[in-house]
Amino acid sequence: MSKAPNPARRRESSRRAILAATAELCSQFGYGRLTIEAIAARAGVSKKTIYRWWPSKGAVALDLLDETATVAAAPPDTGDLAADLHSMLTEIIGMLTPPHNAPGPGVIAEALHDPDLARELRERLVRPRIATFRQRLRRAQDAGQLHPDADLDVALDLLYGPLYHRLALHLGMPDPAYLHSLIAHVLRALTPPTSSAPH
Amino acid sequence: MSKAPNPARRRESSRRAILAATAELCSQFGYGRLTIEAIAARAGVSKKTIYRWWPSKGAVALDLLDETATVAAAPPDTGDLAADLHSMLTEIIGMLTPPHNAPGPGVIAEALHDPDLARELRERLVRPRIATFRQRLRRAQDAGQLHPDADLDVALDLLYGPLYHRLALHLGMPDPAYLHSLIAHVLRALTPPTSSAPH
Amino acid sequence: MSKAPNPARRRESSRRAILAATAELCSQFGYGRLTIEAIAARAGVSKKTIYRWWPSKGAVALDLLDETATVAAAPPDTGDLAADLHSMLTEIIGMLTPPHNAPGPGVIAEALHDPDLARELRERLVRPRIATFRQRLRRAQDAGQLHPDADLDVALDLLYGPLYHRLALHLGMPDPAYLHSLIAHVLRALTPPTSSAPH
Amino acid sequence: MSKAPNPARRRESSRRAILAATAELCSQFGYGRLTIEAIAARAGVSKKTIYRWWPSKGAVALDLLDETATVAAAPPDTGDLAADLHSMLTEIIGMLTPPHNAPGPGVIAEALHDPDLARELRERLVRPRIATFRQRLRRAQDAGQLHPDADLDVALDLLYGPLYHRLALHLGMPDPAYLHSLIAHVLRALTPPTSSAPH
DNA sequence: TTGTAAGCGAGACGGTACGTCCGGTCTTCCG
DNA sequence: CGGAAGACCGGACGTACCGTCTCGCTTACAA
Repeated sequence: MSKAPNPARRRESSRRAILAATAELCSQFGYGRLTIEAIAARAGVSKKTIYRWWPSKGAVALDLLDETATVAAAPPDTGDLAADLHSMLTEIIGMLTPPHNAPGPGVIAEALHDPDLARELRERLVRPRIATFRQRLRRAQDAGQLHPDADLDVALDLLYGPLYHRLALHLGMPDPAYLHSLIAHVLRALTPPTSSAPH
Repeated sequence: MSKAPNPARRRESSRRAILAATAELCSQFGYGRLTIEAIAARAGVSKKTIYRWWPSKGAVALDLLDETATVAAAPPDTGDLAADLHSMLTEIIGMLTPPHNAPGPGVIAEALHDPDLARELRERLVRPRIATFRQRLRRAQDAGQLHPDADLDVALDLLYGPLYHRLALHLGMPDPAYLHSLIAHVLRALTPPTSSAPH
Repeated sequence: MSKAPNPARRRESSRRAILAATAELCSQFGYGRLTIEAIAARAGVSKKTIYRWWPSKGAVALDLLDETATVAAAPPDTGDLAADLHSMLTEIIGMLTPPHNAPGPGVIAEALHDPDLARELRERLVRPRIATFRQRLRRAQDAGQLHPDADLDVALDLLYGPLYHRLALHLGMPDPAYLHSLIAHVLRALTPPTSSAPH
Repeated sequence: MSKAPNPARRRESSRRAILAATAELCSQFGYGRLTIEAIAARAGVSKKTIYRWWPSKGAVALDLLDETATVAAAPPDTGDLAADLHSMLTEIIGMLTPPHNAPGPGVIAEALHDPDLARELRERLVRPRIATFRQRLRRAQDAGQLHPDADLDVALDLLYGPLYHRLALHLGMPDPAYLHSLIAHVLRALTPPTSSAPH
């Protein structure tokens, strides 16, 4: 039987060193060349220590991503729905097209093989953002800006989907203009048809 | 200088054996456990022969995918735009959630790291299907079923994007009902607003 | 920079398993068919472990030879110089024409290409035996059995040389009679000329 | 059944190109790095052509050695036995310590594993020289310069042996002075003891 | 004089082993 | 007694040569 390590005894300095080493190696050589061995060496840490607290390098990178990410706290509500969506999408775009060699795409790639990692990714990174998203959309719906029957799950797929699509095919993330067009189209799909008769 | 091998001398039987072995191993153990070494052994082929004709296991899997895929020849045009989109999307969904352990997602994961593979993937698998797609949409546009200013690139992103989105996060491919809803929303975004009562 | 492994942490059981496997494979298939890969497999050891401690298969075989060899401790001194030389040469002959497929000739062949291995061979196997040899000859010289000006280096060449000569050309090691004649000739070359006045 | 190739149809230009390429590669990279593939490439020749006429790279090198070697025709007889032996030994020393990276030692090393090559080596390179050697010694014996019972086989071993001995252990070939001493010792072993005071 | 059968270049092929890299586990010893 | 250090087994990597095997093409002997 494998004894679970006692988190209370975990040495914080090692944890930080490992994440820092991961970040450095990742930005230096890319996620593809990232290695548990290299992380251990760079962090001055035993491989065992890494394996004790993380199941895979993807999990380490996910932790790194989590710490790095802007805390997506409250749903921004400037009153302008399109602008709010724009800013929320832009945060994700930032994670998927980082300065260079960021861990984001690597973690996604690994999650394709690794259901556990995929679950962690959903629970810890994606879910809170989705919640924020849905909250904002619902508020718009309540305000009559969206069709009352509009499917918010579909809205999510329509807005986030293109990012993954373009990521997977190396098509480049949408520039602001394109993103604007994207949002406009989606909003048109969700807008009550009667909105066209103003007077 | 690396000399390029002469394709004329390529032995077709080896090529087929390699693709067959790849298919078997992939469906048996999954793309993740796929190995050049195992392919060579199973195909009764020297590793060198694989490396001579493919740069990576992803490239082999891509070839396999390419051969396996239904030839997406002419744009289906039953007159019912939604139905046509539905059938085109279903083909892709089939490639991304195959019977079991199909190479599709694996190749996409690998393409995230490997720009060359991503390019091949785009050129050989994706492009022809996109062409078909766009052709069908344009015809609908010409027929006045879509808004004349509708951005067809956006339409592509909106329709394909959700598949990649759900794939990346292990959310499961859309079932037919959901897909129907998705298409309905997108079409609403593209439909001329005045289509109902112009005057 | 390659870090040198720490010998204190070396696992003795692996070392012994490797040497044992080498011996078995060598006697079974001959030094020529000996392979690092096969040694590792037979010893139940990772190839890395072999490469960590030995630079080449020749070095492994040399270690084996070293352990196997009779410890050539004190110079035998029965009073009969010819007999002592005979027994010392016989030990070497044993190493060069072992029961079957012994590593001796293989190591020598490899040493012809590999200066490092040749040095090890000289230092660890040959040197102590030469020392013993020279010691015995010097004692004979002191006792007036040899010419006081006799060159002991030449004596070494004359006595050992024929073994390598015959080994290189597959002429078979000298049988005892021939060896006897050889020694007699060499001793005649080293004997004081005045020994011919018996009365 | 493998049909023996017809030597009459052999293309001389290929044969020469192969030997030339072997010589160049050998002197450039050493016998150890010599490769059938490299020879074929450098000679502008198909590998098959090499395998058609030679069983191994050692055999090619042996041919090269044979062509290169000075024809050891008649036994030199200047009247001075020691000087004649000296010159004969010097020829061999030249083959074993060539300018640099000569094939000599490599062929000998390979012959240690390969009985066929060893036989060829003996028959074609060594035998004629031994014959010359023995002829010269016998003439000296007939002239009363050597003991009538002296064993000429032993003499051969004593004179050639040291060269192989020193070659095998990377001790460097004898310099002229040492060689002189060697010969003097051997001759002393072979000289009639009564040569000083016959009556 | 013209087949036609060999030698030939080119080089793809099935193999075997190489030496390296990294994943995960296990052991030793230090603080 | 937790953790650094790192040796260890396992297994895949991509490469280098081996010796065999078609391919077309010349080249010289025989019909």
